[in-house]
Amino acid sequence: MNTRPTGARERLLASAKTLFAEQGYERTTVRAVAQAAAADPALVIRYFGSKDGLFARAVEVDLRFPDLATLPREERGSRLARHVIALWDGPDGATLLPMLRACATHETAAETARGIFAGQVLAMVKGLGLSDPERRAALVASQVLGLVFCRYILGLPPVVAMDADAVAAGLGPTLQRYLHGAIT
Amino acid sequence: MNTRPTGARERLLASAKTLFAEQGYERTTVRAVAQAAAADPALVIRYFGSKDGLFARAVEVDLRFPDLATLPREERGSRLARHVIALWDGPDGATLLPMLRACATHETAAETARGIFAGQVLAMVKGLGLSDPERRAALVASQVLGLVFCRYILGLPPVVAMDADAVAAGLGPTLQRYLHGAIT
DNA sequence: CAATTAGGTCAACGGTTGTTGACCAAGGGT
DNA sequence: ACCCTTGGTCAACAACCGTTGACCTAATTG
Repeated sequence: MNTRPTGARERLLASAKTLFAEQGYERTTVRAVAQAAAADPALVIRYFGSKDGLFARAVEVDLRFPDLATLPREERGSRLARHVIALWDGPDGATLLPMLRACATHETAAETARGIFAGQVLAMVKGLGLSDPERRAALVASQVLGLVFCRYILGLPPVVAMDADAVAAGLGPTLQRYLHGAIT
Repeated sequence: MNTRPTGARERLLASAKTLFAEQGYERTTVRAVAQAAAADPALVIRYFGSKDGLFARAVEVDLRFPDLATLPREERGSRLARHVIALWDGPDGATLLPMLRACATHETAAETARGIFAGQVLAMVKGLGLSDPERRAALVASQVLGLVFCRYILGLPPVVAMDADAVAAGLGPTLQRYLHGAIT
């Protein structure tokens, strides 16, 4: 008979991802998340323990790198570039954005990002069996995150205007050299 | 006879730069800035109008690009790379950091950054008289900001570990291609 | 049928925030 | 001597924050 008030937990998580992505950690209030989810602020604490707990749940993420080792060596750079924008332009981008935003001001988020770098980016590079994997992974991360930062956070018009082909043409050779070229 | 209480304005601005750089915009409170400057919180509003006004004053910035046109063409990429880390490792970095941090969560800061891109980065690239200046400037910005983000905000260990020579060796050829190579 | 529990509501708490306005001290110009 | 500007202090405001605990309701379980 009632307006079956259920599923608030999932709605809270969805609202949290959206708001954290749009406003970052500090400006996103527990009350705003609750209101967007048509739920009570107290439920956030009930289900996630604290605002930090909510955030931690909202930014669990998987970069889903393709297995570059199975590709022809010379295609890996542009393949990686295309994967990056496909990932960020797709639905996963909504959960990647809040983390990147939060990294700028929230040390625990930055630590999470360092963990992702060590666990996924570095692991991918090491999987290719290259020399200097740390250095190469660092360069790859710097170019990839720079593109993402300029495109999705800063919103630099010429970066936003680039389509997948343009990104592959621009970043492909760079990533190719970071993976397989001379870097010292 | 008194402890001559003067010069609070300059001390407030200096403290603001430091705190904004360390904690970002939202977590830096007016009271904390005042306390660090051994001044009264009310003076912030008196002198700068509001917290936003204080921030705006704290992030006025000049990228101080060298005149690449006077250099041999093939040296420009690595020269630019060296300039970037010299700038950010130097004292100017303390005023650049808060802006970059704030860009992630503060739209007005992002807009300021877009203005700097259009006014300084794009202008520098256009000064070289190249084709596709917007695209080239966009690529340069993505690589430079990515390095800065990974090194000073994320603190990725392999990126932090790089010295000026390593950065020049890694990013130099990339920036060289973004400036003078084929990018389509 | 009784009792427990999960899911959700409500009002309030203590603390912190940005901002305001009234007040005070010194010192130079007329 | 008077005034008035400059530079600074102080206490307080209203609003908003994250968090808490008491309470209600409906469904499930024994």
